[in-house]
Amino acid sequence: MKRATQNDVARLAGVSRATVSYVLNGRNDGTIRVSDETRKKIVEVMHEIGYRVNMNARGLKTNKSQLIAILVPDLGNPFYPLLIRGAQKQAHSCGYRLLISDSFSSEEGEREFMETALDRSTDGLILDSSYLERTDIKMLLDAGIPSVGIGPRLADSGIDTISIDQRAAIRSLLDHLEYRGHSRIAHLSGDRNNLNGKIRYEVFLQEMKSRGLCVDERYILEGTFLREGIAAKTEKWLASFAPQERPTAIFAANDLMAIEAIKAIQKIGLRIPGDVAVCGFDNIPEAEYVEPPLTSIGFDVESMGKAAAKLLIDRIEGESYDKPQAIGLTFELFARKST
Amino acid sequence: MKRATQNDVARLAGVSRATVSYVLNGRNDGTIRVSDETRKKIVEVMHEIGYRVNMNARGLKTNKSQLIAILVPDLGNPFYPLLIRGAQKQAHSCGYRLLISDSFSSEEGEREFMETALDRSTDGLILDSSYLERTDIKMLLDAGIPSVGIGPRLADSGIDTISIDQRAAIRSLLDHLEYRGHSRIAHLSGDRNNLNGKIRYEVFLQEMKSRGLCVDERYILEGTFLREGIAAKTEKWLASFAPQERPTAIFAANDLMAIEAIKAIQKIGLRIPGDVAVCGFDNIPEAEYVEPPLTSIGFDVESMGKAAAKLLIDRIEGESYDKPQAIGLTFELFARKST
DNA sequence: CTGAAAGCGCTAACAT
DNA sequence: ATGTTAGCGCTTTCAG
Repeated sequence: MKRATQNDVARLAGVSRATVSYVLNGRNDGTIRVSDETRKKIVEVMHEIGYRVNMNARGLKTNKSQLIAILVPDLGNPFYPLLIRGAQKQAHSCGYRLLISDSFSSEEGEREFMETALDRSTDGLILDSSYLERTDIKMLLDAGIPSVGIGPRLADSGIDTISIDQRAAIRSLLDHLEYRGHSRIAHLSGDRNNLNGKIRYEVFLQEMKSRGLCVDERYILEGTFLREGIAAKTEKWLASFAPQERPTAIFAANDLMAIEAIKAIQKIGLRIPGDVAVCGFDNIPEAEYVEPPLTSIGFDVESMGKAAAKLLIDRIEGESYDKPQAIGLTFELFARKST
Repeated sequence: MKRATQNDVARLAGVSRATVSYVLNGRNDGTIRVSDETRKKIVEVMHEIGYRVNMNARGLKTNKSQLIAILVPDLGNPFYPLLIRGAQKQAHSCGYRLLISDSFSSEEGEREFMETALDRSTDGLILDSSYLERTDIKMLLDAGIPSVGIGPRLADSGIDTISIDQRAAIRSLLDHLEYRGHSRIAHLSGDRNNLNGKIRYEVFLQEMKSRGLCVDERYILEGTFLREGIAAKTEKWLASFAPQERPTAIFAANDLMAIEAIKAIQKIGLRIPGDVAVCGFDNIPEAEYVEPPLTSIGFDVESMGKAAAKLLIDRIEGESYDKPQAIGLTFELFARKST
């Protein structure tokens, strides 16, 4: 059985197709233009025959899709599902749906995403990208597709961004460690080709220096933000230190790696936080459950997703294009047993 | 600047629109019908002017969308992002995109999802639903939208389902315990109003009986699948046994509860696995981190997502509609120190 | 091997 | 307050 169309509704209600469309969308001039009686009749028929609008047809006509596409680098990182959740709450309440893409941190994945976004007449994009350039953003803007960037990478390229103040966050983490008496603090970095990895690494160095704490080159262990291989790498790395020169604290660039580090430390028989304290970044749910619970920097990821979607929808539906904003989110230090 | 259309391509290449469409889609009768020279010229022009197909227009014409919608109950549960990842890998490689919806385990969320799926001419659905009924499924099937259910709930309602073979899994867990010399085996059940809770409970009873092992009523402790309150409950329960009648092993219906049980057992001074062995179900990441590491049943969630998408796409693109399958996924027993 | 043309369901300008 | 109608970009039948 074929789906009911506006034509069917019109015929059964004894009106024209235009009138049906008007009760669905109103009119651009704000007037109502449909009598209560007619409207009632039409709505009735719609329910009766189970009419549903065909978004393809509407999209073809209006060149809109009520679709927001989201690009994330790694769905396996609990951060992103939460971001998506928040975005979904906002989007759904405004009549938008979410097209989600995990790029697996690959440039190919990001390019594919861009093509999809264009093919599907996506109304707007939420991007956590590592590879897209200003020119890509410009192309989007030219095509009339507004975007919101997650993180600072694409600030000043013409779109809104929403990030957390990483310097302030890392500063508070180091305050916490220093207060606990640590001075030999190591950094398990993220992928330093990635902007966040780079920022966290560089801010760590700067902040250590400004505290007059030594940052031996050996105190830097380079990771990738991913779980894989971190435990083994950390184990080997720790074994390379004599006890008295071993770092007494490790600041991992994210919780995933911090948790792997914890495993490694325990495996070689050291105590946390007695021998080595560990802290992470992101405050993923798992941070609370590991043994010992992990100290981390967190912020309300769902709110971030919501805010991103809100910002985006305002752009999509807004008349004028105001100056792009770079919004900073406040963070929170979750001090737990691992330090 | 407006987007290029097939018309533009045709004009610039000096051919008709039909020919452009043919090089894009071939012809239904399988013939080629476009000379190599013409084809080359057309492809060239497409690149030159950056032509991209308009999915709305194509969808309107074909009543397809190359869109797969996925319904999950809780993106905060690490299981689902992995499932989605797997599904995405498969879907993208076949030219489909993913429309994702978190229902927050609410009926309203599931209903909203169904409407979206219809409005958007979704080609197929992957459903992890708690509320949808056979009538809903029937409606989808009537509308020509194939679906794949995650878990056994919608088996025999006309769609394919993909689940893990819980009976085989529990059997292997019991084999493992019996082999270790256990005969007084207790069950910390999940919520038995929940389908999984019920299945695990009933299969446990049946399998114990078929082994000739006694299942004293006192060996069943009812939980809810959630962490909350399990530790205290377990502690109290264990204290009610004289040492010689105490179960020597506990099979918890999920890892979350197993981990709480471990805490309780250790708290009252019993040894794991010496005095009481513990095993769980799900193999969540945390299972690896607790002390002692938890024996559990796990399976490859990404593969499950991949398999679901593959099954679905086969249905979407398949000619005939074969009998629905209920696929069981193979599991893996992760034997760790807790047993 | 290629072209002409109908029409998918909808919106919105214009006419009544 | 309601109706008429063009046309969005595409696929596909039919006719060269």
